[in-house]
Amino acid sequence: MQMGEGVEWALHSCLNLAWAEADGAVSAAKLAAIFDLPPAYLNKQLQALVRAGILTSSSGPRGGFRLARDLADITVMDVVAAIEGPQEAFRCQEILRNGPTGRDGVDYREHCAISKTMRRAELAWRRELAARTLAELRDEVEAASPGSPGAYRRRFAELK
Amino acid sequence: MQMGEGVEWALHSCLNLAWAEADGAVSAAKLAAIFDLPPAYLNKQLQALVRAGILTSSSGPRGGFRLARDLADITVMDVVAAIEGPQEAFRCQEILRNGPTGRDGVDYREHCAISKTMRRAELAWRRELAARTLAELRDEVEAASPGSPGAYRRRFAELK
DNA sequence: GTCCAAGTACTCGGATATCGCCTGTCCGAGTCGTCATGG
DNA sequence: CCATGACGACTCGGACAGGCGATATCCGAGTACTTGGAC
Repeated sequence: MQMGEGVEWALHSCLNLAWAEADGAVSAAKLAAIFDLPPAYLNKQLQALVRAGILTSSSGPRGGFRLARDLADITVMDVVAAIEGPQEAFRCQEILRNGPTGRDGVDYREHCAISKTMRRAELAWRRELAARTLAELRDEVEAASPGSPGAYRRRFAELK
Repeated sequence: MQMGEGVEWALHSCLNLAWAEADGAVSAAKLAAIFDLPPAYLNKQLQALVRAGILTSSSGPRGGFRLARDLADITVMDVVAAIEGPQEAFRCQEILRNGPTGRDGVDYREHCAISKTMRRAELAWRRELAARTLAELRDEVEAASPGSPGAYRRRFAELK
């Protein structure tokens, strides 16, 4: 069970977009160059964020990606769901239905003790991620390393 | 990010083994027949449980699998780790190292705010699963449907 | 009747294919800036 | 000097390959039971 690496890229890119906000849209190529990522593939991930309403995109020169809303209104869970999809990690196949106690018309996702346990754990995971906004992440980074925003903006300017 | 279906099979099989405990070892073929699962593939998953010390196995006629310890000493997390492996779902690639603020000698798994957030969430997930023993699951099932143990044992006898 | 030994059926365990998803790349449609040209 | 139109460069977006892990299967090694025969 492994999470796609696009999640990490997307989260970092969102913070970068916030720091570069005043300078207008940022292309996928520049965002990729910052961390030495494959540009076309990062583009693909950012497209998912656009579909999820987290970013907006514009084509042509001076085009690129831009935050669709304030960082305070974006949770880590939003980004994870945008990249990984909304489905749960544990998918109950309801194999109990085939067992000796199986009955039709019973929703084993709700009644199977195993399924309930897995769902509860996953809910705890989702709750942690949903409780954390990107604004909090940004503030945490800036508190630990106040020079970060400037450093990233300078690097973006170099890539101009 | 999807969990292998072997996890569900393994958990149900452990409960079945507990109910059939007095009747001796149970072969992978019988355990698979209960839920209409591919026998050879279920066997592969059970092998992982053996390697993890959750089950013991014996070959030959009257052979099969058996619980290595009491259900109260097996957590759901144990089974998940045995099937899925011990590595975390989120793997920090430390892409910050390539950025303008990157430094050698820094462990970004510990210092990156994003990595810390993901790890915290995953820890909450693991904690939920580790807090739940298979004995609790068994008791929950038996409370909701007291006929289950007998039904499974009868089915196992039929498959003799 | 009892003991023994060979044969047989059954089981796990690992080696071997197949499939789908994650990863990665490429090209086309659209857009904006630029520059030459004419008034 | 200014307006205008065509050109060109740049960007996203989706269509198109490659690789790796999950899924599924098969066969060999080992074991315990069975069965036949000898004593």
